Amino acid sequence: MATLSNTFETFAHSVKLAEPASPLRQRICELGRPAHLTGGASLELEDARAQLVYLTHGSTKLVAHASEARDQIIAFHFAGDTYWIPASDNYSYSVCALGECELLLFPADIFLKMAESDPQILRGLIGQMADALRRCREKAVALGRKTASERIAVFLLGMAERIGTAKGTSVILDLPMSRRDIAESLGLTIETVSRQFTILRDAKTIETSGRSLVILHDVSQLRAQAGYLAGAA
Amino acid sequence: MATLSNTFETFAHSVKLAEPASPLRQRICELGRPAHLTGGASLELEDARAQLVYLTHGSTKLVAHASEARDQIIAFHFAGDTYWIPASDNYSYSVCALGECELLLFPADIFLKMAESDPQILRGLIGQMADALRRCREKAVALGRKTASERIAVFLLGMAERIGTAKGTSVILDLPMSRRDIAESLGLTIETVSRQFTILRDAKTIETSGRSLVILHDVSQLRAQAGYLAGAA
DNA sequence: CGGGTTCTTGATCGGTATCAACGGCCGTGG
DNA sequence: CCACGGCCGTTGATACCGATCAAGAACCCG
Repeated sequence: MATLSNTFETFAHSVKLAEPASPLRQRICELGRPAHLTGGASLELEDARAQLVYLTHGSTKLVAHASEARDQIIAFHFAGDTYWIPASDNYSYSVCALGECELLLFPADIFLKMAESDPQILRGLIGQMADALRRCREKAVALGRKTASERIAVFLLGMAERIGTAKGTSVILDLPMSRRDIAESLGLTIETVSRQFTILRDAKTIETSGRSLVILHDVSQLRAQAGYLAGAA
Repeated sequence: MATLSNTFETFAHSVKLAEPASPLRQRICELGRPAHLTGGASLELEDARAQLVYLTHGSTKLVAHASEARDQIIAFHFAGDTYWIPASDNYSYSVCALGECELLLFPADIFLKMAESDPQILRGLIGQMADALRRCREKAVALGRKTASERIAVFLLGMAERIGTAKGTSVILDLPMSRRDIAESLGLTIETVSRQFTILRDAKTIETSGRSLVILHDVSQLRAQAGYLAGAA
């Protein structure tokens, strides 16, 4: 388990904070509120302002609550990620742990104010936001223009890239999220997700074991099915 | 029409560039490639790197090209907006003018390198990216979880906020984009968009005149129909 | 006043949601 | 260790929304 000092340590490294003794680092570390979440627990946000999260350990989902019981998962995040929880606007947002989690929470406005004197930190933040924006735009394409089978392929490839481990020509995935989470992330129902998994299983493209283990046997088939541009990396 | 020096002037103001004579400003202005687009023309991007766009005049759409003829409009932009064109990843992106346009184009990496010494510019960029991210997340909710009628309401309210002019209790909209653009932005077909407009017309919620003029007569009805959180602003 | 494009309307089809029931994994308590 | 029970996942039947196909009407340009 990550110790508290460890948490600040990896965070400081991630945002390229200056040498350990700097007063800026001191102040920023004092600003961060550490939190521990057990699986399924939601982060309680005391105020409506945008928050900056550094995830030390575990994985989380960022959920937008639309009307009624219609939630949309905006993104999954994994250990080492830094990301924004937007202030609630037309929807309210929350962060929910997919397992045991350790994270650091910063009020975005104060953090930015402090970081103003350090271009390295600002540059790092811009890079992370550009990344989040790129992912969100890709998600928009998937949600707006893709069929269920394409979305599943996109999802599996995305997860493979982030938490997959290669084993020969296959990729092993230990998914921390449930079928319901996958469905809420892809704008589908759990039944449709389940059916698509069955189709992929029957085609020997993937293999599953238990609820969380997925082995991708045919990544190139998945790429073809994802509807990506032909020449894409 | 905006003159060229005007273009740089408003841009410098927008990114909070230091006093006119500063060498940084000089260098950044030299980096910017001005472009003029006529209606329907697409921006030709000479390289695959991410680009920063400052839109002086007119309005544009940012399009992601998925496989086949399935395009998804990621966002509309209007005069004064600064935004990123992502480097092509799994999709290729392009900017297309919805009418006469004036804009400035910067290679994102070089711009950031230059701006590193000016925290004000970096802060401004972070703000703009946070805004783009918020909009993109809202779009993801709409595309993932909303019906056609909800999406249309979301679209009209969003446009009202950005380019609408109040007239009594109504809002007048002069839409620069076609029905096809609206459809491609909302993940629908032009037929569905047209039908939804007809329904809103019949309900006297909106009134249309010609192809581009829309008058919102009942904004609160639209808000209800958009499926936003009850208490939202 | 044409002519082409864009928009609208109608009829039908299909993919995914919905409703319903079953099966299997996994934590809990005996 | 095994038995139980609940949740999660799978499978099937049906319904419905929006896509598709097709045609006509309106708008805007020359």
